[in-house]
Amino acid sequence: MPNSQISNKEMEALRVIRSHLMKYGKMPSVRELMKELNYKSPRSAAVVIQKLTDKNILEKKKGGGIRLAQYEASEVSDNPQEQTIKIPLLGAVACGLPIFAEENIEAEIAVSTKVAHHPGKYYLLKTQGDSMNLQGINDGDLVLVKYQNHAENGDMVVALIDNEVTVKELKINKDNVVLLPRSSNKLHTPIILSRDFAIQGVVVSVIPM
Amino acid sequence: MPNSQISNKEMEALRVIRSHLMKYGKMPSVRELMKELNYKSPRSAAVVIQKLTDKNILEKKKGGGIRLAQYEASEVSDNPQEQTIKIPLLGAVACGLPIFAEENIEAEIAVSTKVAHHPGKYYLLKTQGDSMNLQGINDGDLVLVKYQNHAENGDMVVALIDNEVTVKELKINKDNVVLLPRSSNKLHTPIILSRDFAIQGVVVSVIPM
DNA sequence: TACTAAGTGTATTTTTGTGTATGCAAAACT
DNA sequence: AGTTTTGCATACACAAAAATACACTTAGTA
Repeated sequence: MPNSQISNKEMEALRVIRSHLMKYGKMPSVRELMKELNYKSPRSAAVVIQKLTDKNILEKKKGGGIRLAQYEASEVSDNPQEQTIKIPLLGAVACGLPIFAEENIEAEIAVSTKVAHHPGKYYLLKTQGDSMNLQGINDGDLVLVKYQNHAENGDMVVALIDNEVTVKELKINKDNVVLLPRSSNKLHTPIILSRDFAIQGVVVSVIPM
Repeated sequence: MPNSQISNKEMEALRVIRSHLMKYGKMPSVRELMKELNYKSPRSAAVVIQKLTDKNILEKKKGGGIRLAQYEASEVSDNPQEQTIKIPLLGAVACGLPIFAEENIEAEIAVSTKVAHHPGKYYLLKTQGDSMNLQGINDGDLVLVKYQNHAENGDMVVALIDNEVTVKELKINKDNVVLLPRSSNKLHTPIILSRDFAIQGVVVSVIPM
């Protein structure tokens, strides 16, 4: 149980894995990791993964569906004064499920408490598409979302529409609510909703990828 | 500690090692160092490395996996596919000019993206004086600076004061901000500034010359 | 069924650090 | 002078680690 030191190669692998996680929202396969580390045999990547699991930095997925390893956010803190908390990175947010259900959590990522303040539930989402590129959110970026069911006029909110997660700007009118895209792509149109609908959170911060 | 003198050869080796580190983001192997120093036997390079480790300038890799010599903490990286990125070396940073104005750029130096990661503008500065020698920055050293206008307590920042560029440690108080020298030379005194003043960047890495 | 993609086992090759012996020139002795 | 010592650089070799090639098993899918 003495968590031995991690070598350079393992560090590098960890970074690649994390980068892959953020890009695609899931663990790389052994062969994907092989390519991203410029290895020529899958065994090489498997060995690194094995060592990392031996050191309890990665852990194997439970039997059910996939048999991938899952990243555990044990991050080395850069500044001693900087404190971090672990924020879950949610994959595809399933419709009916409670949003923090374990099946949704792809990874846990350390975020500074200066960004994610203590009282409040937060999660990270990987965005898709260009519907908010005028607000600095581009395809693949991560957004840090504070989980709450209410929001105010002008907030960037996460909403669940037709089983899909969308990030839009909230505009509250007298009789209805509109979700506005902020995009240079004119194909995106506002979405008009009834007065009460499920807001899944408010975007607090954008992490460009 | 009997930190004895470093010879010319060792200095040259150190320079090559640092250059390699900047270019590729990792320590050269013994045989790589051999080639870069025009040696014809790996043993020659190994001896130099050995001497440098004896003098606590390099340090060996901790047990377990590899037995490479490792240079001081090299920093984070994200994308493995990108190798180097050109960082401008700024001469005298003129006051009014935009900091990246072409007139300022003396040269462009390739730096590994593992040191200067992608999101973010960087520049290199040649330092003068001894006002930060307790932090390992000596006269003539290069500092790699990330360009940003905000900084946190304790950061080593680049600031423009009275038309001069200074590198100091930032201390944020309630009503003011102090730039602290970290020098054995008592002639350097703190500089007290108003709450908001122009920060030109934060020192990310020091390249001794 | 056949096919594909996944993780993993085994054997082999390449890389890497380092030990030992040798040569060689300059310096330091007798 | 001649001799020895010292400091490097070289060549070669070796063990361990890392990476590779190849093949096999398993699970999911059409």
